[in-house]
Amino acid sequence: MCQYANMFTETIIEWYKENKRDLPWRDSSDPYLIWISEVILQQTRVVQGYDYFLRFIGRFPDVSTLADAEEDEVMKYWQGLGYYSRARNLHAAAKSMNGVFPKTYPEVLALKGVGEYTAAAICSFAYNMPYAVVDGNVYRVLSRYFGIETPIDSTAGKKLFTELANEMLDKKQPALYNQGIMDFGAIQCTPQSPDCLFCPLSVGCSALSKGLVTVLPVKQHKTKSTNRYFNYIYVRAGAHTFINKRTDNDIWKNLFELPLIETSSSLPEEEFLALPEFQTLFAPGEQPVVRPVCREVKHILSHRVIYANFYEVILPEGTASFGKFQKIKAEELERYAVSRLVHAFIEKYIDLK
DNA sequence: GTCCAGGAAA
DNA sequence: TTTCCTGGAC
Repeated sequence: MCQYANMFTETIIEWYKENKRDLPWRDSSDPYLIWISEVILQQTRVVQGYDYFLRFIGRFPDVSTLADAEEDEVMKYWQGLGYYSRARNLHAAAKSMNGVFPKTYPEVLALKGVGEYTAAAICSFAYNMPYAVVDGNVYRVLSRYFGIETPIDSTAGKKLFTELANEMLDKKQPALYNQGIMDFGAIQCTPQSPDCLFCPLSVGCSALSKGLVTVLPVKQHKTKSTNRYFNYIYVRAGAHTFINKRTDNDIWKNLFELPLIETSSSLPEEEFLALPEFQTLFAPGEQPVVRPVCREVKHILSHRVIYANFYEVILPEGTASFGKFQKIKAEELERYAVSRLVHAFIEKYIDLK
């Protein structure tokens, strides 16, 4: 009698034993470490998240350490990873645990920032519970092997693929199977140019026999993006500069930035300098020296295109201008978590000494 | 330059 | 359904 539910499941597990990636969060059954790694890997590739994981757990090795930290420091450790709500939710969830990581699926699912995928990953990897993971890799592998053309971002698709994933799951060794199918998707059944020639599942693969490999998985949405126009002001007032913390429900929430004026279109320098929003930043009678540093820097997010202009403003030490912003020593700018856009500007154009 | 991969929440 | 980001492939 066959040891596994079916050939698909058996092949995935055998393939995994030969080809598994050696990663620092693998072979650990510490739910905290698995949680951190899974949240970092949400919407993030292993190569990009690897170093972040090591630094993060080096500083926050357990639930209590993370819960006791300041959110600004957590954000700083997340700087550059993107989707910053993940860091805010991670911190909030740690605070909610009272030092103990939850031990049941419903409790894990209830954590902020933990959805069905992450809950299944934590419970199967840490506790060996029989919950099938359904991530982008799983959608791809299943849709191709079984030739399913239902869009993966439809309600029907989510239900169908979740059911199929749980059917294929090896209930006796869910951790092995779950990690197997995700690595299989990441290494063998890749989005572009998958290695069908040497694929152990090529014989039964529906997409391969029907020529649908490049078509599957099917997605129905295409995200439309809108333009935004940001004008950043780097102030130099002696040894000091000014920053702002983004607290609104908008992109880069709870990150810091240089003083910013958003406009509805890209303004030429003269028009920008004449804006009341710009003029009122200055104390009466102040005569600032303004210099455009770089213009029309294009920064692309999934659903936004930001065109950024950067201006340098020289003011005397102790100026009364920019009173509504946080005044810091320019050399301490690197202590604050900022977006890639702002960080790239600081790196390239600013001498912090 | 364009396209695309990768989950959660509201 | 839309809103959150970044980086790598081409």
